[in-house]
Amino acid sequence: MQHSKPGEPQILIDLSTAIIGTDGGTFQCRLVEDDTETKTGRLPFGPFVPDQHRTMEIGLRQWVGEQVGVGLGHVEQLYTFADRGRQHTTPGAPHVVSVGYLALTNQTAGQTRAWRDIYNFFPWEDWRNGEPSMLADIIYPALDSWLARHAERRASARLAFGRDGMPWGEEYVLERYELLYEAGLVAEAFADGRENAMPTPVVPGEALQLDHRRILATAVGRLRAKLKYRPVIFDLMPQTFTLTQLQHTAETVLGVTLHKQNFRRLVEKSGFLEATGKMSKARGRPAELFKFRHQERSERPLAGLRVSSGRTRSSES
Amino acid sequence: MQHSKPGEPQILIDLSTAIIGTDGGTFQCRLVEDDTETKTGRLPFGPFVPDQHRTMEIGLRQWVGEQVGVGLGHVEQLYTFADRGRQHTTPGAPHVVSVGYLALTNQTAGQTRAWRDIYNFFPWEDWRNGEPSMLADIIYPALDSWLARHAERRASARLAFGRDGMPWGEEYVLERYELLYEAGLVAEAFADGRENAMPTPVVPGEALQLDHRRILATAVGRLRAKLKYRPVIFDLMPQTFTLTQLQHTAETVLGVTLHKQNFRRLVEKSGFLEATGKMSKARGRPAELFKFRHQERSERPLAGLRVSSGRTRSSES
DNA sequence: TGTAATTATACTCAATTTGAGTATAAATAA
DNA sequence: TTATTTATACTCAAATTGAGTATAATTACA
Repeated sequence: MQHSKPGEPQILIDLSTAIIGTDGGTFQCRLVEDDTETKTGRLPFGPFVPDQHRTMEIGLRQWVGEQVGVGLGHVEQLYTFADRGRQHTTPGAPHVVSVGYLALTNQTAGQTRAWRDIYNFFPWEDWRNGEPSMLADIIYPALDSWLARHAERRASARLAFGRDGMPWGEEYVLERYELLYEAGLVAEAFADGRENAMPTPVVPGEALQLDHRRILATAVGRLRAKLKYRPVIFDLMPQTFTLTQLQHTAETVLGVTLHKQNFRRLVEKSGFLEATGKMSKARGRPAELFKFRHQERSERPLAGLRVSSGRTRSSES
Repeated sequence: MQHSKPGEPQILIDLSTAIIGTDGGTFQCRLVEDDTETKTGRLPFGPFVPDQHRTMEIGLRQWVGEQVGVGLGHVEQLYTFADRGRQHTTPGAPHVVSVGYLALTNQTAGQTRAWRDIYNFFPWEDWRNGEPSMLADIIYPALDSWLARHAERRASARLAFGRDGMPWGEEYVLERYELLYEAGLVAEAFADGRENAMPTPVVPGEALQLDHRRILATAVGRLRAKLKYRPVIFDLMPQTFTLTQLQHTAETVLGVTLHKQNFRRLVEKSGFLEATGKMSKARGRPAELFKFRHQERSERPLAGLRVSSGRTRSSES
């Protein structure tokens, strides 16, 4: 029960937040301007100062409000990352532990330097136009060559990447990224000094500083999983929206296309929506505008969107 | 981005672990001997010393192996608790943040002082003999009287406790405990000095030190949820077991009874089991002994036990 | 020795949910 | 006016789920 003695390095806690939104079919994450000489971006983070904030979430909401200036909907603690070698590693300096958070917002600002498309960092995760060709062309060959020397990871790889007849599970975002890291195929593996890492990353996809791409992968995986059993998608939507807009948001997050008629059936049955009577004006037939029933949020059993993926090919019905 | 200045109180990290097992229909958690003058128990915990352990899980496995001496199966980080007022609160002393872990074992040692029945701490969670009468007799009246003054929490209470026609969701263990805490109905609320707390706890159930009952509630909720989509139940089972033993373990964890024939169908279809050919000798017809296919663990899509609850009443078919 | 009690296992069946359509309606663009 | 686009309603078979009935293989005990 003895704690670290006075001589030992101090522990500091960073709250690193993946602030996620969507904007017309793009899946966005708020990054902060990079002030160092490196080219990679990073997630916004701030220190947890116990004397100032009663809880970590209060602290996080406060400095996000001040520094980033977006209103947050759902906020959720993801995981506490403390692996040596994947954090700040200045020798003798305090050890920094980062507590990762996921925060959702319906306020994004397009493709500026601040808001970046999440699929830039994980291009293999976007299956909306079918299976990304880089999987067969680049990732699988490289991964297989590593797996040949690491047979004990084969089963994990089959589950994560849905190979040998297994289905692709949208929610295994972290598991996939971690395998690519382990196999030395992403830039962070080299940056962390892993012996098997390639100096030039094998797999396409932009890197982030420290372990922020890992935190973002955790956030995306958690969001994709949660979408299926809790009504968190509405924290990404504007006040009113059409069913098609709702579906596009779900597709953007999940990275797959969905069957339109069945999505509609599911979402109407859920009881979360209330028709406003107003209509959207767009290209084809006008669509009814709906809004989210806030009172229903905690009242419903669980039932989020147990979305079922439609055709893999992007043909419209 | 500035961290806590040298003058500020230091942060220490404790790894608090809910080590959970089952033993013939009882749902057990490993507690440590209480050496203080208070009567309440506590979870085993140890400090995270970054210089000694590359990851928190490595640290945890090491000191659990040394101090507690049980072999651990599945280990999973739960949540990082840092709320002021629910942790160690000696003024001026370092602020202690606890990272809660869930660990499963198939080695328990009966109802000793070390292994305690989890339903001692959450008696309202055990529905295996129908709805516990304390819900209608004690908990609901007390909760309703608090909800009358806190209308904003009504919807959460309906979801957590499955009232007004909502179903009882086994996995909302933490949500239920937190509501009872907020309402001042459990001993920890008084110990933490909440203004509305009753000096004598209103709701039955043994307390734990600090926020350890909260961590245990998180562990049980997570385990109950995970049972439904990942094959973690096998980490609670001995090498070989009958389908009835497996079902009893599931019922013990979930706190509900299940439909025997359907449980069998589900579990056989899952492909996780392998018949050993051997038979168990017990009271009635001998049952076949099965073992878990370890190779299947990561190969299967997800499919754990999507158990469906049977009759609420405890009549056998 | 045989009959009840106990436990295990096999099979049935209707209701519901899911996956994948077809059909039709209401707008705009040319 | 006709094609194109988008929205919405409805259908239908396959699969899954909830809740049984039927039967088999033991032990307990009268």
